[in-house]
Amino acid sequence: MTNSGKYLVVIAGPTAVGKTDVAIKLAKKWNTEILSADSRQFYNEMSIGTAKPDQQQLDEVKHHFIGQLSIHDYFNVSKFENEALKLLDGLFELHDLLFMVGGSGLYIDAVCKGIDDFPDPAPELRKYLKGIYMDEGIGKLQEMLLQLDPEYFESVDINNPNRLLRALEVCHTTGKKFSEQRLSSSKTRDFQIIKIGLNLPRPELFHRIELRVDQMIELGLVEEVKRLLPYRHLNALNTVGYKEIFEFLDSKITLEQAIVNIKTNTRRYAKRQMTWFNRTDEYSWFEPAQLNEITNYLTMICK
RNA sequence: GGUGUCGUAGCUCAGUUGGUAGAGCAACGGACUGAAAAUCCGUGUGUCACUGGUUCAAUUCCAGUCGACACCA
Repeated sequence: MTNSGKYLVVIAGPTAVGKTDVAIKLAKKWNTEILSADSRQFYNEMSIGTAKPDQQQLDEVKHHFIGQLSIHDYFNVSKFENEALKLLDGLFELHDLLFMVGGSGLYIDAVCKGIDDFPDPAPELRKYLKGIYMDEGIGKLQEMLLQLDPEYFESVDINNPNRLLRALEVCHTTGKKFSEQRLSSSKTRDFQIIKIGLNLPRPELFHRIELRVDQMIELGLVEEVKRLLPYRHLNALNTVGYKEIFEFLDSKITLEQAIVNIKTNTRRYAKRQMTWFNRTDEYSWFEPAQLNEITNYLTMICK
């Protein structure tokens, strides 16, 4: 079976730019479905703070990977790659064109280009390494990595605990050097990929971010976060919009300050997203209002 | 109205015994292969309120003006 005449249209862009609306309009036009590539909208318990499509929008177009996980589930890019590919394979039997919409650059790339295959780390190992980091600091991790994988030690961002922990985890799990297994080779897919980027002039984007954060508060973000307070240690909740409200609930800051912090951190997140998307020239960029231009562009390419 | 204190980066402030200035936060730029809305790295962006004076040299000393605050009337 081949999907050579099939198209996956990626719609990426910074948070709050308006991806959801554009994707729904396009998906209706093509009478097709949407895959979300948003590492936080996966979680069922997180809705307001992740600006998930609302029920009405979900009724308009069939969405996948929205709220299908619990914050208690363990999930990662690799699982996303596998599940998304499996899903795409099935959906391409029904549709010639599918949309994948989201702001998580790494997750989008995993579906489009694949990532190297590593065994899942044992949870105890991850806990053990984290413990070493907590007790003995980053210097110890650096020391360990230098021993196990000097090549990666040379190239890695040496002050980044997540990178060091990950490399050590792979070395221990596989008994081989991380650098030897990290091929960064690009897999090819049997479907065509079209990448569309949505962006706005920065002042406009920032304005939209402010409005959206205020709206989240009105919709009851504080209540949503309050319910999740017992699970604050979970990775899914280490997220803009949630961690700031946790601080407010701790009485460390006022609600006003928490709101200001969410806005600031969301702006910075948007900036990091753009840095990611800008490293390739594979995206064709549009403003969200250019629906006709996008439609024409897609029609032209998909002939 | 009088007296005093203050006016330095977008914000909060430090500092220069006279040689045009630096922290935190914000901002800006970047990295990124199983935590990615995560994590990490880099960059100081300035009429030192304004106008004069003294001086080789003033953001610093002096005078005046404006503004803020406090106290006294």
